[in-house]
Amino acid sequence: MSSSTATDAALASSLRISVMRLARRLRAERVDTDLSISQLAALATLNRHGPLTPGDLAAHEKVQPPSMTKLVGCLEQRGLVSRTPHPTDRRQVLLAASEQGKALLREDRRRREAWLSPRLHALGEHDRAVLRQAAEILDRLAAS
Amino acid sequence: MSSSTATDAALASSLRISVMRLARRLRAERVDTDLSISQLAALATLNRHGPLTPGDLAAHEKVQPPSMTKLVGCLEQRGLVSRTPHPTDRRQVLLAASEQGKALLREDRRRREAWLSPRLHALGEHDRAVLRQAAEILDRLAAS
DNA sequence: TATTGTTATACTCTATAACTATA
DNA sequence: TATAGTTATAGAGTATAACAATA
Repeated sequence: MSSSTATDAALASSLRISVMRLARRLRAERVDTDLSISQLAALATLNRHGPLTPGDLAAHEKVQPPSMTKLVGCLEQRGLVSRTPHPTDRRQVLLAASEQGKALLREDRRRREAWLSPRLHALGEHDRAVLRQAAEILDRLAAS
Repeated sequence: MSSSTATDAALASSLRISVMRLARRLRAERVDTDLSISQLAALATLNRHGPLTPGDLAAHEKVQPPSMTKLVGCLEQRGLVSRTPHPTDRRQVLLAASEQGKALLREDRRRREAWLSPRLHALGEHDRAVLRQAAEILDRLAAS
């Protein structure tokens, strides 16, 4: 028997609050890399999923195409993203993270996780194990 | 022996990404209550922590005092927050969630969790148990 | 005619700086 | 003189609507 709907609601409540709270804290802790969260997220998506059209990237990042145009413009201007013509459709373009973009991503991750890592290290091993599993589950939730 | 720093870093990476991703998703899924995330968060804080001065509320919500002034102005205009003079210092004021504010908070939570609850219900009991523990741990992290 | 991407424009949220009232 | 709160103003970030190029 699975848990009751009431229990799901209670979990939904506490989980939502905790996730939003930690997200805000992480956002606040990000160091000065003069890239926004969204720019870094888009760059990371390009790094992970390979070349994408602006439209696909916008869909993946859940923003509107004009927002992605502006966002990608900043990334391109900094040499973090490359732009190549689509092989068969001249309306489209393919965006990809440049080597510089990938390097920045690594460095930025390292710096942004400087807040989180020591706090995880201070937890007990049991709590860390829970979070390792939770990270994967949260990802599935976000993707669903 | 606790885990290595390298393992903490890997967990920090995946956890940060998952949390930020789910937070964005939850934000995107919120229904039309014409209150912003920050307004709801401030209202929830007043509801939870009782009467607070604008300054204390701003500190708690990690925003600057002028931002809180504007934010609270909206809440007050809608009758969601009450404002009473500070008993001993006439410069200060005390903010509190009104009954209407508390009711809206309940209703808003219910509606915003309508996205999350069924997805939690679709998970296995093991995953839910992990998330119950994780929610508490994430809260501790955010508060640290 | 439909689709991809961009430009033009406006709105929301938050910040810093300057100001008012009180301590 | 310092502090609490507000007002004035500006800067990100994202959205919708209108447009250009291509399918």
